[in-house]
Amino acid sequence: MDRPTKAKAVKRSAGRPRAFDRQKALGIALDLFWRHGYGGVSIGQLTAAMGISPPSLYAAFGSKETLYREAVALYLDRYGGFMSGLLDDRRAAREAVERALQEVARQFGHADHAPGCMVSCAELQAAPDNAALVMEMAKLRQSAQCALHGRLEAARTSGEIPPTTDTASLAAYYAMVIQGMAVQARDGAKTALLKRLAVLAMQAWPE
Amino acid sequence: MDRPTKAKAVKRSAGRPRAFDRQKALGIALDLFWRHGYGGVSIGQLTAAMGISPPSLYAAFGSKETLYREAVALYLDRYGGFMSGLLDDRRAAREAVERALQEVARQFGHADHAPGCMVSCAELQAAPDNAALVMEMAKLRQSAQCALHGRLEAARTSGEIPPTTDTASLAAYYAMVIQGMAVQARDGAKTALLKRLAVLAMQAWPE
DNA sequence: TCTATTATGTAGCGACCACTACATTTTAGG
DNA sequence: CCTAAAATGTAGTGGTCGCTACATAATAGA
Repeated sequence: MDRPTKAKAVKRSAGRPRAFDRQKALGIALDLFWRHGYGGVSIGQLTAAMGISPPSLYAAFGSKETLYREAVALYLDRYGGFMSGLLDDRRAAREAVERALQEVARQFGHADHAPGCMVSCAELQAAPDNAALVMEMAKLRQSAQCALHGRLEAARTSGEIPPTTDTASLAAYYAMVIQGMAVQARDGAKTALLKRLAVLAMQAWPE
Repeated sequence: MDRPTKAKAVKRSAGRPRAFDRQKALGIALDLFWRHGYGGVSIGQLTAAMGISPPSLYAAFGSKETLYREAVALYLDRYGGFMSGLLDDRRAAREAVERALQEVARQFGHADHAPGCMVSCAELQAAPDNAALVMEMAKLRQSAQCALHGRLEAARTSGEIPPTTDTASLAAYYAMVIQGMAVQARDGAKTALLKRLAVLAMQAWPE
């Protein structure tokens, strides 16, 4: 990590240079994994879509599993912005959640990429061999919900929402909403409908 | 279908009798498909769990795909009862939905079977080869949502809910809630929490 | 130019996939 | 008993899976 292995395109280490765009290939993997899941995409489909051969893929990404993890990281980086909006403490909690759900609706229904949420629908059902990945993705969802819980708890102690509010259930509720919206989007729901769902979901807000 | 091939256990057609309990084997397939999805379960795992050999499985169920379809049908028969409760027109719509969501919470968190909902999480991400099954499961979810829409529309015309209510969005909302609850249950949410989510979800009810 | 390093293309590894050919066994009906 | 019918166990089928051995090609630094 600290060695200048491939930090910049300018500074290149010895050896034959890569003949393909690693980031673009990763983006292709992201799209395939998003649509079809880990087990639903084969190395053959990946290499075909990337226009490279298996050895090139393995030299660049290590294994199918590490490629998947890297694709998830790219997803969070590219499309996971609504989570930071959800937690934004420069806004009132209610406004932050309301805006985040609207952003989720926009995001999940966007036509430029796969519908829904890669993480919400990730490995909900998977082969027993992929138990490690299954657990990782579940933990990813759990940690997001946990962060929201923290934000809501802060809102409770600051008096933004009633002191009797069950913030754990409320966090689970909005996690559920986002996960449900992801399924709806996967099944073809457009942004307009998703936004209406977001509005309805906000009626559960305390007070 | 109309020939008495295997209608009753009493009336048995010629040939060597089956050496295993077909319904029990189907129940095992249901459990495996529920937990791991269609692509996540292999014929080898199925035959091992059933205690039979591949030819017996194929003689009894035809193919992996038809076995999956039959397992889904069994799921709907055994565990899909909350849908009829959701549509029950002998009750007020609000009460029907409220009770159905409580039943969903009980069902999804029950320890005697896989957590969550087999249909809600079915084939959300799957291999391109299984596109037919993917579409079938999506249609199954869609038809359930459509039935709920019909029930809500009836409630609107009967004056049970305001005439300005957007029943399509409301149906999508409760479908989203159930699908989100399925993900929450899959990730370990217990019935107690799921019931609190159901209560929160009811706050979106019109008027 | 020489060496070290890295990526590439070709070809194929063993393991598993869904599925089946085939002979045998067990039943029902005659 | 016989024949027809259906299920069984054994032992595979061709195909695809994730992954790799190996020789070659292309670069950096000396």
